[in-house]
Amino acid sequence: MTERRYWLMKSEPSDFSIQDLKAAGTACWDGVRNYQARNLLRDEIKAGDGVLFYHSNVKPPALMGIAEVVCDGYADHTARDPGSAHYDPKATPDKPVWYMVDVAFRAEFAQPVTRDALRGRPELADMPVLKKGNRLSVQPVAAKHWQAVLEMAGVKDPLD
DNA sequence: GCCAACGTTGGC
DNA sequence: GCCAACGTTGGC
Repeated sequence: MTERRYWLMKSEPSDFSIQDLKAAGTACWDGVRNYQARNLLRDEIKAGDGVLFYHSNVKPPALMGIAEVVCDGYADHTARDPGSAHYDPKATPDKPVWYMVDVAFRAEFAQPVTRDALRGRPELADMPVLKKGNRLSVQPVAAKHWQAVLEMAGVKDPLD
């Protein structure tokens, strides 16, 4: 068995929030239209991996909880839906171009772990999300960072 | 709402 | 293949 890996996924809560995921139980992480993030979804992110759910474009931006990836990457069908905001005519049945995974709700932090709080921890200084100008909506999280964030949130790892 | 950062597009 | 113009992200 390969080792579990960890990821951070951003969402604007007005679009899809941790509460939405909690209510849904499981959801498609669709609509990612960036090639670097696409490559992660298609090639790297696997069922069983852990996800830190991040709310972006709100005050304060913060980690809100934990999800688990429940399937490997597959074609993002919204790319082939002309009615979708994420429609992309480049996508065909043979060449989907864009990929997504399904994620399942695992925990909501009692208190969000804000970006500022993350910044206050020297051991988290090299988390990509804290770097200026970082726009990647799906990013890797080191195991030690995962553990540190869960400690800050005061939760036991729901994936253990 | 502003704007810095950065990805994408398209003319050449 | 270069790079200017343009669009988007996302913190502030």
